[in-house]
Amino acid sequence: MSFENLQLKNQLCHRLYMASNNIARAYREPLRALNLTYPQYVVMMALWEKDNITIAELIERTAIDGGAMTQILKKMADKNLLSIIKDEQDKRKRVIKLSEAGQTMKLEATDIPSKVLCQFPQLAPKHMTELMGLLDLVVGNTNEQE
Amino acid sequence: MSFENLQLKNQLCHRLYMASNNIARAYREPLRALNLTYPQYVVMMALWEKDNITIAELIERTAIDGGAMTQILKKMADKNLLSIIKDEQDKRKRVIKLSEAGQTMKLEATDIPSKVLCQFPQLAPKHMTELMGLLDLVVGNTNEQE
DNA sequence: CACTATTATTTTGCATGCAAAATAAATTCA
DNA sequence: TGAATTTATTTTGCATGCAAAATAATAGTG
Repeated sequence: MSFENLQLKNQLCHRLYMASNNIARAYREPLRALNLTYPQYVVMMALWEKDNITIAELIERTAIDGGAMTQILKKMADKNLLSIIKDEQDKRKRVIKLSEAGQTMKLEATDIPSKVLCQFPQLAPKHMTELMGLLDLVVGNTNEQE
Repeated sequence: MSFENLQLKNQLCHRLYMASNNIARAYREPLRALNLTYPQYVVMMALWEKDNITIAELIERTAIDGGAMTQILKKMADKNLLSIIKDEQDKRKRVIKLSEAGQTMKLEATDIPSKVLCQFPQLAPKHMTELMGLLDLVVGNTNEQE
């Protein structure tokens, strides 16, 4: 038996693992200026797109673990980036609202994506597009790509 | 300003993040039978390919963090999957050696990759190949793919 | 050969990811 | 309406990922 199926170089999961860590690492330096961790930055992006949303919606949009989300939001609230507001209609829910500082930070963040991509000169726009489509297949956003 | 560059759906990193977590999650169930976590399984795969290697080499091949590796190996040694042996030539180094049980486990692991892939029926072999090549670009294994 | 630099590994502290249990509040249903 | 169920969020315990400091041992240098 050759066990090729067990070779690391043939594992999609391991490629994803390395690629994901590699890109997340590339964000560390640019994000340091904003005093944000990578998941915190993801939360910010979600909120810049749509503010005043419920924690459940934030979890759905970011795919961040619920348990982790509680801690992340707490820390971000401590940094005065957002506030966690009880929903008066349904007291189980909490609504997240960006602070002034949180909204303003968007302006400082606009150049982060380009700073990160500069670290991957081998990634042409064509590759990006293909990669995004293929990753959607793995994520489950099966938009029936060819 | 439209800030499209800050939209979550346009972030390669977020796609990778979701895809990587998604696939790692798919391993949980199959790995439970072997009583292995996903990173532990990666270490096993590396050792099944090449045994009696140094911790440094194991780190290089798996891309697992050095600090984490120490803990992971300790736990695996506790489970009698491997032993951590001092290198007599260079006493800074330690060599990792699979135990009998560790070697045997390979046989039980052969069907894990297929079990995982079954959970992604939308991923055709063609997609897999393309994806692996593109991910290599992100990882830095720049084999100049077209 | 003593001193410094480098290498291999471990330890520590912090931030998740995840599963499972715990809370709290709203909803359903007999 | 009151108990059982469901939903939203938090908490807890464990396993990393990562950066930085700490150890230990080897290599390089004057």
